[in-house]
Amino acid sequence: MPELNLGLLLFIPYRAMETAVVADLARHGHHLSIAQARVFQRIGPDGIRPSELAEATQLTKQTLGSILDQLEKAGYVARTPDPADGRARVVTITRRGQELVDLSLPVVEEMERAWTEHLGPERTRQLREVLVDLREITDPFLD
Amino acid sequence: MPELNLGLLLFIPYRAMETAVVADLARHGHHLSIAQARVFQRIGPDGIRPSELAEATQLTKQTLGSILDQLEKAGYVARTPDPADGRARVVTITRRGQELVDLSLPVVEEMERAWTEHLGPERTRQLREVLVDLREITDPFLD
DNA sequence: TCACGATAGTCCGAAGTTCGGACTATATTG
DNA sequence: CAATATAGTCCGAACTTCGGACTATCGTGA
Repeated sequence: MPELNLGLLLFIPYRAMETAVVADLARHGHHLSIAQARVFQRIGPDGIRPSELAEATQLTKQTLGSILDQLEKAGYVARTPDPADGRARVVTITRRGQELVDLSLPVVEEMERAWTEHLGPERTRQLREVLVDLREITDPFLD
Repeated sequence: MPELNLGLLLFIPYRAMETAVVADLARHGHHLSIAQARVFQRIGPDGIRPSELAEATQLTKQTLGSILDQLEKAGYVARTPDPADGRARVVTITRRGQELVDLSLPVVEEMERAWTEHLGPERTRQLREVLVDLREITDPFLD
C-alpha cells in the first residue's frame, strides 16, 4: 500500500460522504447531479450571491449560472434581486429545497457516527477541529 | 460562519491541493484537466488495471477509458496487455508521465509544509493518521 | 456630478466529461 | 463444455465547464 498524499487522503472520505448523500436523495426522488449537490450544499439559510457561490465552489460565473438554472427549474432554489445592489441577486433555498437539507442531515450524521465509531470520539473531534483550522489557509471563501 | 459538515470540510483542503498541483503542472507546460489529474494520481509505480482505476476513482469504465485515451495520447501513460489475463490491460506511467510525478511531489510537499506550519507538526501527523485509518471504511479500492 | 474602471450577472458556442446500453473477447465455474 | 462473470470497447446523448463578449449597475476620483 503506497503512501498517499494528504490531498487524496482527504478526497476519499469526502467522496464517500457525497456519494451517500446523493444516493439517499435519489432514493427519495430527488435526482441531483454531483455538480448540483456541490453547489447546493454551499447555500446557507441566509442565502448567498451567485458570485460568492462561484468563488466558494471554484466555478466560473457561467458554469454556476447554468447549475443555478437547473436548481431553480427543479424548484430547489430561488433567485431574487438583491435590494442592496441592483446588479446582484440572492440565491435562497425554497421550501422544496429545504427537503434536501432535511433529508441530507440524517445521512451526514449517520456517516459521521460510523466514522466516530471507527476512530473514537476524541480523534473525530480532533479531525473536525483540524479541518476547521485548515480552512483559514485553504478556503478561498472566507470573509 | 455556519458549521460545515465534515464532508465539505474535507473537500476544501483537497481542492486547494489539487488546484495547486494542476496549476504548477500547467506552468511547466503540462496541461492536465482535473479529471485527468484525478485518474493519473491513482496510478502507482506498479501499474494498475483500468477496471481497478475505475473503481478507485468511482468513474465508469467508459469514462475512464476516455480519460486514459487522452493520457495515453499525451504520452503520460501506456496500456499494455496483462500477461496474467487475456482480457485485461495494465496502465503504467511512462517516462514522460514520470515528469508529472516529479513535478507534483515538491508542490505537495510545499503545501503540506504550509499546513504543518499552520497546524503544528503533531496535529498534522494526527490528521494523516486519522485519514489513513478512515480509508478502512471509506475507500472502495482497498484490497 | 459624472466619466470611468470595477463588479454582477447573462448569452453564445465549443470542448471536455460522464454515463447507459450494447457489444466482443477472455476467464471461471459447476 | 455450457453458462455465467469479468475486462474492456464503441456509440450516442446529456451534462459540465469554460473563454469571450455583452449589459447593467456600482463606486470613485477629479
